[in-house]
Amino acid sequence: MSAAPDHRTLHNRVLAEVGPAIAAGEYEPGAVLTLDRLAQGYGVSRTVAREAVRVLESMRLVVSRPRTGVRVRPPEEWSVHDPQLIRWRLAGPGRMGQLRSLTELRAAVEPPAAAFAARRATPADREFLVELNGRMVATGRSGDLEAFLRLDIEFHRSILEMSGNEMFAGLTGVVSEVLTGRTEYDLMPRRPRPEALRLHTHVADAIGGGLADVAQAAMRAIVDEVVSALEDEEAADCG
Amino acid sequence: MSAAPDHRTLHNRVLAEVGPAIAAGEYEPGAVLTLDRLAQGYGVSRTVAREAVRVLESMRLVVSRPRTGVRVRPPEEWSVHDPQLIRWRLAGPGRMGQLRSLTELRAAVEPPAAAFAARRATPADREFLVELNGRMVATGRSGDLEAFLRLDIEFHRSILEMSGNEMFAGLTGVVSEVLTGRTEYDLMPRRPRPEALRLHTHVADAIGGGLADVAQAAMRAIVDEVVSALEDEEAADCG
DNA sequence: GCGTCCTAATAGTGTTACCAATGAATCGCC
DNA sequence: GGCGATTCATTGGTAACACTATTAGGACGC
Repeated sequence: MSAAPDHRTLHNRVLAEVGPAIAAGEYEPGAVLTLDRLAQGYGVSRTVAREAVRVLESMRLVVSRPRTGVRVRPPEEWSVHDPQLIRWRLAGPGRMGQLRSLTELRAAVEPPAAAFAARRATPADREFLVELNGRMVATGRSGDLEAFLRLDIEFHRSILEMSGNEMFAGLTGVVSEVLTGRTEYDLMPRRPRPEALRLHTHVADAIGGGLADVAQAAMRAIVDEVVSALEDEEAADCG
Repeated sequence: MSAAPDHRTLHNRVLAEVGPAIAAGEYEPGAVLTLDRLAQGYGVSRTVAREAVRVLESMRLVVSRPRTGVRVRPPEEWSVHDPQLIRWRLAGPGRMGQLRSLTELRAAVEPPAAAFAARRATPADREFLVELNGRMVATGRSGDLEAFLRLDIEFHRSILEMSGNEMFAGLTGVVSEVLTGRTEYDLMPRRPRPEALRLHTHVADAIGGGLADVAQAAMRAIVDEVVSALEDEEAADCG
């Protein structure tokens, strides 16, 4: 995973308890957490509780006002793109819904990212990607799913970074969470589908050759397959 | 604009100074800001300086370690999707680059969002969107650019929210900043182009009628036009 | 009744002082 | 010259205090 918070500090430990609780919806919007309750509840000083609240506030999970206390905001107002909040929500219930949202975001961003990468990547980047794809194909055939996951994450992360767009590059954590979550949920076949491997090769070759449209189309085929697989899964769960 | 920070509190006022400075690159990666310097520099107590640092830390702008001080991280590690950081960067130099990144992100997300909206919006939502488009066309013809901007923002925001995907909906602030920044930069024609108005009408009608593919294609035409206009502008600046 | 003003209780906000823990840099030994 | 012990600057954490904003409720007048 990426960007784990530093649990050496007390306020981060408090955050690691309160954050997931709020993200899981254990507090109704409008519920109040006073500083004193937080401090006493977690056995920490007021100062530490305040630092934790400052962070929650910057994520727009709560508002802190005199006399009123620390109020939980409705989920629509949360900073849903915050990596820490994403991790908290993935750890709780509603994980499946979060995974769906993230997958749809990924499906929207990765095809254009591949197109930009085909236009902007350096020669060394292109070479690296083609070589990485070679390793993926080999590992995919060998059936080592864990190693394949690592390579798959690196493949998609590389493309996002080569896109030359920092907003795309900033989604590497999201993609890595989605891919990891997908294997944890057993949404992956026991062995990568040959069709998927072929599409990855198309993407790598197209970026290597600077063919933006081809790269975009191949990447779109990859993510569309992922989205529809997720929809089938949800339909199966409900039916 | 959206989500303005609360300047009533002292730590937010400190943040409003330090944050933009870091975001503008006034501190090299690795530069150290000690708490005492911050506290004395802004005439606040250590506690307040610490609260500000906690927020900067949660945005991954800095790391705070004992003995070392508060170190500025390299820009690649920043949480570039944080709305507050986006605002800080838009306020400084490199604003044009930030606007380009955001526009490309917008171009990636809005077409799929329109498709989802066509599939998921409620009847009331669809009706509202068509009516909103009618007002846009009328205002566009009248030539009131400011009113048109407000409606344009509401149009795109509505679609993102109707997409039923919270990650898309969370980008409303980005879109509003981009649209506002575009008019501030005089990248907008003095009067909305008829072609653009027609495309907006196509999007509204397609979502109204549940035609996901049509909505997506029309939205893609809108954002592609925006991206290429931005590229022309950059080429003109450089040439 | 109903609205307005005043008052008091109740939070968060901000300050100060102090000690503990950390870890980078330096010193000194071999 | 290499390497371990020491030093000490800096953050981490606690406690106690005064200040201030906000709300609730009551008193008052209409």
